[in-house]
Amino acid sequence: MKKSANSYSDQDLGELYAAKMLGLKLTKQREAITKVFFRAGGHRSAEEILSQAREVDARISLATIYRTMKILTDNGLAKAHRFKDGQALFEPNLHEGGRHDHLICTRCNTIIEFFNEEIERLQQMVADEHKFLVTSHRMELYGLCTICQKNPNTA
Amino acid sequence: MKKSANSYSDQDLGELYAAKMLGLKLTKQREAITKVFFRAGGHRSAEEILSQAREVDARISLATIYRTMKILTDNGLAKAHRFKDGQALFEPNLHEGGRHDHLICTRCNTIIEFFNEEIERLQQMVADEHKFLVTSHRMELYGLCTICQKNPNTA
DNA sequence: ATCCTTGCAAAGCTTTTGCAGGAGA
DNA sequence: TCTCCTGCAAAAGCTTTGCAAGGAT
Repeated sequence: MKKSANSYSDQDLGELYAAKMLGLKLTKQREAITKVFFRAGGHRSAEEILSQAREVDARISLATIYRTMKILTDNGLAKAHRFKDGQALFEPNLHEGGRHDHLICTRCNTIIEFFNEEIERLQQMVADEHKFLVTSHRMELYGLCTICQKNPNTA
Repeated sequence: MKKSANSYSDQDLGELYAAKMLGLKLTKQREAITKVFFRAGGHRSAEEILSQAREVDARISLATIYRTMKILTDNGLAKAHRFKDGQALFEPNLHEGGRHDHLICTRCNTIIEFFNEEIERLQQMVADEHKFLVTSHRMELYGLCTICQKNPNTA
């Protein structure tokens, strides 16, 4: 069964921020960060993760966010994206082996995830034509989400 | 007929760095920048464009590269990409209405362009499913190019 | 007790900007 | 001449890192 990126069971969470810290020490900070990061699901910047994590534990610095996110991405539990701007956005990477793509609203910055088997197949075909060995990919469609198409003026 | 990103006719070039500067002044710097930028084709960072442009005219600063590239991208003549790293890479945007995607070798950083009508169609379909209005997209396949698959050790 | 982590602040990178001098139309 | 551009250098984001203090096992 496929599930959206917006919820994980407590079991998943426990597995993550308790057991899976890969031999590393489980500190309050890491617990707070992984908790808010995996619970909320979406794509967030380091600053956003920081402010959310501080609601759980006020004693957290930006540096620790970056250090923790690096651990998570290095171990395949998170992915860092650079969309249009310089800023990196992080997203959990637990489902579908991380194979999914994005619809990005350029007005409200909403990010919708999708997965399309047929596109994946064609990507592989294109790669084959160029005798290219694909290890990962990214695909982003930019435009306006339903809401922003209806509302003329929204930041 | 489709042509690779690596060559443009002198006519194209003339049109570009002579006439197409859109009412802006044609300075030595802009001429040098557009010349090397459109002639070489590929994807290059601001620093790379700078050093190439300096071979044409030594009196060019990085700031001018950024300012010129901004003009080009704002007018649809170039595209800025943020691939994996923080650094932006610029590429000419003259053919196919800019609709093309990338195969990126993670070992030698070669970037191959491709275009696939069927994938475009499926992208549109996915967007429609989400009632999303697409204005642009990007798609990148990462992996190893033919050469790097054969050569075990290449920077 | 030992080693890993953290916060702070400073440093690093890439990109942007203010300003006064200089070049193009 | 009158703007528009440029170089320089400083500033501005975002991210990383050195270091000494603090916390986890």
